[in-house]
Amino acid sequence: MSNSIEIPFSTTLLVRDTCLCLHVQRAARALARLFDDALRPVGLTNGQFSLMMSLNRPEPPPMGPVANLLAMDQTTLTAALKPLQRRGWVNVTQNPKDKRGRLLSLTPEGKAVLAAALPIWERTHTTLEETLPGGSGERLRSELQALA
Amino acid sequence: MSNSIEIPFSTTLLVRDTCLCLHVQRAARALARLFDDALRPVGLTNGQFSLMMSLNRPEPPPMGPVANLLAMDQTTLTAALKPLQRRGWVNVTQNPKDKRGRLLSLTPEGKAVLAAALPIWERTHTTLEETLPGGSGERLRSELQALA
DNA sequence: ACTAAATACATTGATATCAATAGAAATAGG
DNA sequence: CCTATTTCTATTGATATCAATGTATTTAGT
Repeated sequence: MSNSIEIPFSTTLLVRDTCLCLHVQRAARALARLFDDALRPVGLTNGQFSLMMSLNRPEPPPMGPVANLLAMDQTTLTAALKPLQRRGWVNVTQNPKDKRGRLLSLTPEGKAVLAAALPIWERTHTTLEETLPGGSGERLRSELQALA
Repeated sequence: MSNSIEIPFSTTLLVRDTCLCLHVQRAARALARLFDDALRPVGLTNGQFSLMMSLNRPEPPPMGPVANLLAMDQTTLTAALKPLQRRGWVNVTQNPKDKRGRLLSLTPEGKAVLAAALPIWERTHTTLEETLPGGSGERLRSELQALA
């Protein structure tokens, strides 16, 4: 009578070494820490930087397209906006053309923070790409795009 | 008098299209949803699956090496273990050889859950790799490894 | 052996993430 | 025009993530 369901250790090693989801989550955590550390002096996390940068448009976008761009749940976006609104960096206003919707825009203070963050992003990203084998940055981007 | 600090829209597009951190976060969210959906019938998230799989070893590992393997903060691991302990799937015991440390192990129930999850992972992962252009899975893994 | 430094975890507080659900407004079908 | 459906967003609850900090234990230096 086989009384316990054992997965062989070799299977564990196989999953650990091949799981794309795990590999991506690991890289996501590592890169988040890298950019969070770099952006800390201006008070932004990597996610807040990406979100605010995506709001720097000629016309204030509604929430749906922004959530899609960032590949995040709409409820996550609602939550992510809260601290940025509280600090006065982002405005959330009702869309006059569709009263269900909101329009997202940067305040002047938000634009200033983003402008301060931009050179940090540039330095950090350049350094990061230099650590990658030649040309693999572009390939990596296209493969990641295919996953999202 | 230039009274507002404006980042050109073209810069926004550049950052959006080139930022490796953003690309990885997007892919991480998308893959997390994919595996979370697939694993939901057995009550695991992608992160819980990876964590429990990493505990399926001949000898119960301490927390530090597991956190490193998953490239996560040690405090994150502490928190992630909580729901798994509560469900009786993981045991956290004191390391008799170093009383500061803990040893992590799967319970028989935990092993059973993991065994039920394994075929789901296999199906999901196979399908995922099939959507990628030939051979790019392996290259992607090695590039992600370089990032983490 | 004693003390200082380093190591291994836990706790707290803030933000991030998503599922489930609910509300309000717009749209479609009649 | 009226109703059913769809769309857009907010709220709640659970887990995930990390910085800052604290505690206990071990190790290193003397």
